[in-house]
Amino acid sequence: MARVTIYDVAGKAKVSLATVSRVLNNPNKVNKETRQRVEAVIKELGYHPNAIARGLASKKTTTVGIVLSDVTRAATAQLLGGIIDIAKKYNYSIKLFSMAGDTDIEESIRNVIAEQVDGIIFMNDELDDNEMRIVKERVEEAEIKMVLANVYLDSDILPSVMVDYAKAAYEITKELISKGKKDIYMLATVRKYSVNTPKIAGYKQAMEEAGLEPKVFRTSGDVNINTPHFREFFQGKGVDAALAVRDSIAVSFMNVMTDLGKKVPDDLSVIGFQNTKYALLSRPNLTCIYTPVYDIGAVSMRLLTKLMDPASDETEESSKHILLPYSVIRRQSM
Amino acid sequence: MARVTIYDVAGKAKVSLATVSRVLNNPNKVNKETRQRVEAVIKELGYHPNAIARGLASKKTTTVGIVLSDVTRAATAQLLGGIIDIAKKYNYSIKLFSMAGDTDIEESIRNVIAEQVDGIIFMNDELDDNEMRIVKERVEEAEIKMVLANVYLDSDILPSVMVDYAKAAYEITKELISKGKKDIYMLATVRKYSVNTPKIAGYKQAMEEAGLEPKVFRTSGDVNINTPHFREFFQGKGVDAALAVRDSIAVSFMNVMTDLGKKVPDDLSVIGFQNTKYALLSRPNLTCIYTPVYDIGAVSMRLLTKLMDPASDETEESSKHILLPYSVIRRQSM
DNA sequence: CTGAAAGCGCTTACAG
DNA sequence: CTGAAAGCGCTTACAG
Repeated sequence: MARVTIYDVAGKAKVSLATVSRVLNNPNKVNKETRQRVEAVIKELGYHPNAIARGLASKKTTTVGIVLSDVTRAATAQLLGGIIDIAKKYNYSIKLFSMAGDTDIEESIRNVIAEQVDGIIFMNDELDDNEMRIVKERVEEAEIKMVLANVYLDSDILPSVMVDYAKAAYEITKELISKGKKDIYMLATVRKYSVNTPKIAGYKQAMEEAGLEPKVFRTSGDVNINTPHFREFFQGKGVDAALAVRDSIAVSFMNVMTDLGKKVPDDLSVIGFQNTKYALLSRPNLTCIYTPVYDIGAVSMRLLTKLMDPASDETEESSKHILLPYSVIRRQSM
Repeated sequence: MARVTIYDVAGKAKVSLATVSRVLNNPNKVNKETRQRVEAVIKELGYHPNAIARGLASKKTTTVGIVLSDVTRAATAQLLGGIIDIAKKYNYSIKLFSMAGDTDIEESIRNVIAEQVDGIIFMNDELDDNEMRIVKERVEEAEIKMVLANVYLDSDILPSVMVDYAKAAYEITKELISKGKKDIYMLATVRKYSVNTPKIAGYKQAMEEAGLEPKVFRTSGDVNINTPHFREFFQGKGVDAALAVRDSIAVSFMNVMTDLGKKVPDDLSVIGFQNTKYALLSRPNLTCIYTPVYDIGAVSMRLLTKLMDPASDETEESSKHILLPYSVIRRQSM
């Protein structure tokens, strides 16, 4: 069965296609009776406007592009959840772009631009400053709005929604120190994610202020790899606290140290980031810094709709850099 | 800066736009020198064809729609991972549609059809048979190819990629029984997911064949809810084995029972499904049935590309229902 | 309030 | 091998 087009409904309702288009887009501009007649035909025929044709004619696709690196990270799913819910509310469609493994970033971002999205939520936090600059240039050249969701950048050159990871790490490290902890490790990943940069920075600052030596241990996020790695490195080593960039790394570390005879939290405090299910399923339960990742997604999408709305073009600069609150969820590992 | 169009490159390369279009789509049909000249201009101008215009003109968008219910489920991320990787390989774009909370399924599927996707990967496993029938009808009417990824349907009326969950559950339950277990529970969710239907069926069959009473306990996937729920129900109750529809539920149950004084695996065997990180991070490590969810995504996408390819339209019926192998990963909980 | 017409940026027979 | 022209299904000034 051929798809029903705007011509079909125009013909059947005995109006021009311009009128059909109007009842779809500016219903108040058309006479009530005509409108109802057209609406009836639309329903009868099960007409749904072809989004592609509409996009071409109006130069607006009501589609946003989501750029990510790795879908399987716990934070990615949460971010997507927030984005999807809000996009749905505002009737935006979502196109997914993965930059995983891409070497030519310029080409990658050009590809997403070629898809004619109205806006972009950028949540790939694996690019360096130079690559981010290229992305920014191409996007601005194409006059597409973009917001960074959970991506850390040194300067505020792009609208963004974030958590103050540096402050969170700084504060929790200070607290650890105030409890008398001295051998405090930062457990990070070998792979560079920009969201982890401020976590490490905050930790380092607190350590240095207290005259303690910052010790960053980098490993894999893969449990099968980090387990032996932890065991080998921390075997017999002095360590009385650890802050991990992710819950799952914290739990893995805690398990290994427990196997090695350490008592958590008496001998050793362990803290994670995000507050995922891992924290709840570990024994003892993991104390962690809750970061509202779902909300980062939702707020990013809301910010983006505002930026894309020509009416509210004067969005003040200050509201383009949103910092969401975090909190410490105190459980049993500290 | 205005976007560069096919006219710009045609003008600069001193050819017609038809020729430019050809070097893009059928490069071998154009003279080598002309082609190289055009290609040079394309590069110089940084031209990328407008995907929307192309979609309208060719009636092919090289876009697939992914229909899901809940992004935050562990399986969803894995499925998406597989889909994304293969889609990228075949140069397909991805549009994401969430049916979470939708009441009018017909309207929902019509919306995805209106977006002019060339094919659909359907991974929403929360619909009932009647709703699935509606989806099937609308999609076929629009002549769009669709494959079910990790969605269970009684009949083979739609191409699908699955794991034989019934067989897996049946076999592991038989094994439990052969080890002398009698009070074997199936831990399922209150919410109905079609992938869980065969798991429960396989479990029941094994129990009944052995003359044992099948006992299905339904709870929430939320740890904060299922923890007290497990505690209350299983307190003092006889149970020597449990099979859970998800790893995280298995781990939560194992934790509660351990707190209640049970020894795993001596007093109690616990088994999960999927083999997520939860299984590796639990103590004792969880024995589970590994289901290749990433592969289901990847294979679904590959199947879909075949179905969408008009050249290989004669895909035999048999190859449209793919069952991927599972395996039992034996760790410490059984 | 409504219609005729141009145009969005491409692809694709059809000629040559 | 290449070009002129029609057409994809809409939106949007412009008239009336």
